[in-house]
Amino acid sequence: MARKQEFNTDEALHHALGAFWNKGYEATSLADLLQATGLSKSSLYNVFGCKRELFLSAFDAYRKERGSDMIEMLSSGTAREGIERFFRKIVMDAASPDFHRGCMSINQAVEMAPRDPEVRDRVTQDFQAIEDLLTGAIDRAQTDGSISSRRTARDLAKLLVLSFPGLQVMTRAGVSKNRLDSFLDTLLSILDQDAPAR
Amino acid sequence: MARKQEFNTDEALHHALGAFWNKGYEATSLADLLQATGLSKSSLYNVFGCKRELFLSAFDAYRKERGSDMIEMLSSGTAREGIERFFRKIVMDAASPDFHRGCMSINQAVEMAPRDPEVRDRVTQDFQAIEDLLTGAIDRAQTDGSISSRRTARDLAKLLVLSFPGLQVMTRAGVSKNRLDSFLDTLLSILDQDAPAR
DNA sequence: GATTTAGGGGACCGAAAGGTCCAGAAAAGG
DNA sequence: CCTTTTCTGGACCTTTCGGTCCCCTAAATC
Repeated sequence: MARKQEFNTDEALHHALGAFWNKGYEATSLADLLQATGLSKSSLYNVFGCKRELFLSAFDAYRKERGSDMIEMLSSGTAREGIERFFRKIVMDAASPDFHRGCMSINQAVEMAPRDPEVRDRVTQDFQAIEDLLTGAIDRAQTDGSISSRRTARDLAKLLVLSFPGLQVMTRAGVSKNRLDSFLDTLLSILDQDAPAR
Repeated sequence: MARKQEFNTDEALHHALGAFWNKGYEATSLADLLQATGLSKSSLYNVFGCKRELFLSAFDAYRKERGSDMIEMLSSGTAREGIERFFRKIVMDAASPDFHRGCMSINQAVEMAPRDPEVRDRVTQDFQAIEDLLTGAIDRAQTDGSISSRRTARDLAKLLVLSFPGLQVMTRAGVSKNRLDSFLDTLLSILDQDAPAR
């Protein structure tokens, strides 16, 4: 009886996500979303509801995937390797000459969180999740011996969490990969030893 | 002959600055700016030009003042005291229950920098200025002995610069002052010794 | 192939966006 | 007190915003 949907809902959602990730919420117009998804206005509204609902769906998809990615990246090899892998990945974004996206959660912490409780809650959860995952990884390192610093896992995690937005924001602002690598090298050195010989 | 301007241009600029700082560029409408400044539309356009020009003027005023503030805060007492004073001030913003503003340069690194070269240049300069000022302060500490870490001044400065956006973004996202203080305590501890006994 | 049902393109809408402009009012100088 | 100048308020304009709705079309079943 019924006709089948011609487009892939999930794909469309991810195209919309790309637009919101690049330009933020306010600066992304419906026209942008239609172009990004390739949908007609009625299809978009039928499937995703209003702009704000679409945004929240896209944001949640982003958060879910990034959470999984982070767990995966942290989990293979030694804890130290996992942590380095996680942070190196962030900086790789800066190497692409075109648009710099940074981390959408950080971007939204700046744009929407101050005036939108639903976004604020998500962002707060994300900060907490990052801290917990990093703490877990560093805890694991105390077993595998890959981190030689004598600081507590919680303290090291705090330093990493505190630096995470810095790397993401600099990436978004277009700081060169070289400079970011240098920041990251310094950051990671706090895991290895407490008084680096440089 | 001529009639005198009834309002104080600088005051009006700062009221506009407040609006842009709170809501960002896109989300601040002309109506918001008129309400914030108390000016009529024609006065605002006569004195400040279009929205974008007004924004850049306000942003530059912000940057200039924050630069002076930072120099002043870093300069009195020991270098270590100056650095702590500078960072404690950031976290104080989080104590106010109403709107959280964060650092406008960081906010703009997220919002405008990716698509606006003029904003990007300013933001890049600000990152560099913060790094240079902090490096200078830590250099000074090597003379006054207030920082006991054996890391290089440049490395310590990098860790502080990298953490600066984190504190600002968390402030803007509404993270509690307690949590921010705890992050800051950990951050400042890297200045004091390389293996804190905790 | 007819019927049924939902998808899709786009016309249409009111509101609000940023921006222009003009007429009137008010102050400073002569 | 009159003239000149410019500041001020608000009417007005165009465009774009997010959002609704309808009609035609196309597919799946019988």
